[in-house]
Amino acid sequence: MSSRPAATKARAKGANNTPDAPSTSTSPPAARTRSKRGEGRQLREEILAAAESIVVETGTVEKVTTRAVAQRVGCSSPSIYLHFPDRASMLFAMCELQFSHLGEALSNAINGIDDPVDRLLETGRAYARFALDHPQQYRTMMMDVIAGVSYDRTLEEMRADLGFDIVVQAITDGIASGALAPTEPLLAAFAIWAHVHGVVSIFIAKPHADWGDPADLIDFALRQGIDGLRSR
Amino acid sequence: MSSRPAATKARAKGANNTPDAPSTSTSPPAARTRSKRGEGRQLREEILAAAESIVVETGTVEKVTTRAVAQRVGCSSPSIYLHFPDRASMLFAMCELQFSHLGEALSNAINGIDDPVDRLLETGRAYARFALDHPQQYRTMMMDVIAGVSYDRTLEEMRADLGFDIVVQAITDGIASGALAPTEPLLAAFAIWAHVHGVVSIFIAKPHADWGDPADLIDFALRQGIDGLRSR
DNA sequence: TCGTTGTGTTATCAACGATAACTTATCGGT
DNA sequence: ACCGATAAGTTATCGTTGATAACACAACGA
Repeated sequence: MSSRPAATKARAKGANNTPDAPSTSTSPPAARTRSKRGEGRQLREEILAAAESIVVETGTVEKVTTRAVAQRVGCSSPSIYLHFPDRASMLFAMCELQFSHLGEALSNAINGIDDPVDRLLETGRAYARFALDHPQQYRTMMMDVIAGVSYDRTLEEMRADLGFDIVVQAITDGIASGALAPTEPLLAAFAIWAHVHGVVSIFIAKPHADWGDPADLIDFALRQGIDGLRSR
Repeated sequence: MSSRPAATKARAKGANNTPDAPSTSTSPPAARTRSKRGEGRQLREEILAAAESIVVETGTVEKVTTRAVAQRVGCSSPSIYLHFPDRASMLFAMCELQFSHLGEALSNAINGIDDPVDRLLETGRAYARFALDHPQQYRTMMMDVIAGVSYDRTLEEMRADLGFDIVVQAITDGIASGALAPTEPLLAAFAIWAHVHGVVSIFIAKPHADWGDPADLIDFALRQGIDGLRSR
């Protein structure tokens, strides 16, 4: 005899058949009141917030299941498909949000800094701070593969979202002022970005390798990178 | 009525109930002859080879399911558990193998190179070549999260496997010869490693961002990094 | 008043990781 | 030549997952 819910019709209105029910009974069902007409987008945002909180708490995107998100939000799991075509799209939407947060953090970081080299340094520090303060979000944005694809972006999108042009401009200014040796600014910007990304992604992906204080490593790497661009 | 296989006993010896059978009928069952006594480890290697080939072909570790591996090897999926406690351990064993391959590639790369700075450059190039020639393996080793954890390694293990000491030695030699400015060699080695890792991991994780020829980027980054360590 | 549409829900599926229980081949000892 | 032990597997089955089809209901406009 199958222990399954009896299938076809043996289910009247109020029966306590909760098919997707929280199996582990952790945390209450978190009831949600249905959105009014025209406010369906509300659920979308709640889903993204729940997804992010689950990645942060569990430390892995694998645990962000449609059921876990639905339970936290207080809706049924198929409701997620009203707003996202599949689980990957949901997570990629979360990544998009994170990219815009990172962009804001970077443009805030250089407010009022005139010296191009200082601007370079501060942008790099702010980038690293974001990554290390939001390691799971950063990992999802930059490293994870979801349903066979990573959250891919074109060069143009990167330049727009990542405040990449801030770095390019700082390098261009540095070359103009004579502090930096002439090079292709976009290339140099990529190299500096890759350097910071490399450091933080190692810290995030290999937490057991004890390299010391991340901030020191970041500063060392940034100074080394900038020195490598200097006029001599 | 459940459409499930009827459960308890309605199954005689030769019935064509193939529970784990290849659902999509892609590729034949790939029969395998049982190992002789004492040669059980053979299957372990076949499993690892199959796992690697699936990552490479599908481009994602998610597709390396126990069933897919078993089908390719020609055994049943529970047989995998004779050699690995779980799926993550299987994939981590694959990572371990890759780390040793990378280590070999690096020590081969510097054969007969005397100049420390050239050694630094060639090690970096060899590292990048390995990563870009085996992007899926590199991704699995360095970026992916499997069952909630990444393939984590201690600093000591890294130094041993990654040929990290090659880099440290090259920097120490460079400082001694006066080519490089005095710094902490381990710190500088980390920074250079992180730089190369940053470049290749961006290329692997964001393939749609067209940055141009990877080799050029790598060379630019390496030269910039090394210049940043030079005496001035 | 009623039907259309937005906002959901319940029931169900095939594929997945994992385990329990069973089978079969090889070996050393007699 | 036989046998019992054990290495090397297999079959059946479970609970969970992503996804879909079919249904439910409330709010708005004609």
